Amino acid sequence: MITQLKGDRRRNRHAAKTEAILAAAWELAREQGLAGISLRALAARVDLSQPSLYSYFASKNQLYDLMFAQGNRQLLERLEAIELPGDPHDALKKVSRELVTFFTEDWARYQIMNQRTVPGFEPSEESYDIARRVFDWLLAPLHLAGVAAEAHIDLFVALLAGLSEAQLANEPTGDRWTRHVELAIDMLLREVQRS
Amino acid sequence: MITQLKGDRRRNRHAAKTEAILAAAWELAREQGLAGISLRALAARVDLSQPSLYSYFASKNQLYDLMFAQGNRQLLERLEAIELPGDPHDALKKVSRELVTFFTEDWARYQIMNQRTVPGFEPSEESYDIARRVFDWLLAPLHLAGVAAEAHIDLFVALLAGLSEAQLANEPTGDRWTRHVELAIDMLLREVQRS
DNA sequence: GTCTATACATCGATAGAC
DNA sequence: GTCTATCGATGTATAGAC
Repeated sequence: MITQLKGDRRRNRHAAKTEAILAAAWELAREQGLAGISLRALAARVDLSQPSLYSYFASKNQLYDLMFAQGNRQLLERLEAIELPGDPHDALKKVSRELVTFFTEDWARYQIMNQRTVPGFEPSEESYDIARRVFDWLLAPLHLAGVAAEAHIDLFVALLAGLSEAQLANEPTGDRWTRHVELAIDMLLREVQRS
Repeated sequence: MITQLKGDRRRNRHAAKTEAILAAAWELAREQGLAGISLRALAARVDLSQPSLYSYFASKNQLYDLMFAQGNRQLLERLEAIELPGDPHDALKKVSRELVTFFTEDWARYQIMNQRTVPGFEPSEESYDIARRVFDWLLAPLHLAGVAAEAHIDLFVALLAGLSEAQLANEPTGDRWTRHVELAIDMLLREVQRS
C-alpha cells in the first residue's frame, strides 16, 4: 500500500517534470524553430544535464512525438470548448475561425502538426490517433453544414491550411489572410449547395 | 582576345560545376530533407573535398539562397512556357494547374520556396526579386479573369498553397488534393463574380 | 582551384559510476 | 535519476602545398 503510494508519487513527479521539459521545448521551438531545438539548451532550461533528458524520452524524435501529441490534444480541447451556434453555417464558421486562430498563434506547433519539416520525424501510431480524433470531431459540424463529399472536405482542409500557412509564412503577426476565413467558408458552402 | 576567351571558358566551367553542385544538393534535399543536407555528403557526390565547395558558395545559407533562386527561376520558366487559352477563366485554370503540378513534384523545392523551414535562412534581395517577378507574372492572368481585389488574390494564393501542401504532407505521390484545382478555381471565380 | 590537414564548437546519443 | 566523460558526426573556417 505504501509502496503503491510511493509509486504514484514517483509517477506524478516524473509526469510533472516531463510537462516542464515539454513547455521549455515549445519555448525553444518558438524562438529558434522546430529544428533549432538543441538538447543541451533544453536541458539547461530545466536544470538538468543533457543526458538526463533521456530519462524522459528515448530520442529527440520521441520528444517531437510528445509535442505532436500535445498539440493535437490542445486542439481537441479547444474545439470541444466551443459553444456552437444553432445555425450549421454559423457553427462551421466558428469552428473554422477557431482552427485558424489556433494554428496561427504558434508557428512551431503548426509546423509539427501539419508540415513534414523535421527530417526523420514520423508521429507514432498513438500520437497519430489523436490527430485522427481531431479530424473525426470536425466531421460532425461539416456534415451538419452539408459538407460531406470528400472533394468538399478536402477543399475545406486545403482552404484553412492555406490561409493559416500563408499568414504564418508571410506575416506571422498580422491578419491579412486569416481575416478571410468567413468569406472562404461562405464560398465553400455556396459551392456545396450548387452541387 | 585569347585571355578573354580563357576567362569565358573559366567562367563557364565554374558555372557548370556550380550547376552540378546544385543538382546534387537537390538530390540530397529530396532524400534527407532540406535541413538534412550535409556539406561533406554534398562534396562527396560531386567528387570534391568539403572545403572546395567554398570556391562555389561562401556559406551553407548561400547554397540555400542559390536553391531558392533556382526554384523561382524554374517556376518562371514553366509559367512563361504555358500556351494560354483565349478564355480568361480557362487560362487561369491552366496557370493554376501548372503551379500545383510544379509545387507538388518536388517537396524540397516547395519547402525552400514557400515555407520558413530552415532556421537561419533568409533569401537575399536578388533572389527575392525573382520570387517577386513570379508573383507579378501571375497578376496578369488573374486580372484578366477578374481576380483583382486583394482579398480574392489572397484567397487564390491560399487555395493553391493549401492544396499543394495538403498533397505533399499527406500523400506525396497521389492526387487526392491536387485534382480539385479546377473546382477550386471555378469556386473562386463564382465568388469574384458575385461581388 | 583543389587538395590534405587541422582546428573549433556544436550536435544527438551512449557508457558507466553513484 | 542524475551525473561526468566520451563518442562520432556535423558546420564552419583556415593554413599551406601543388
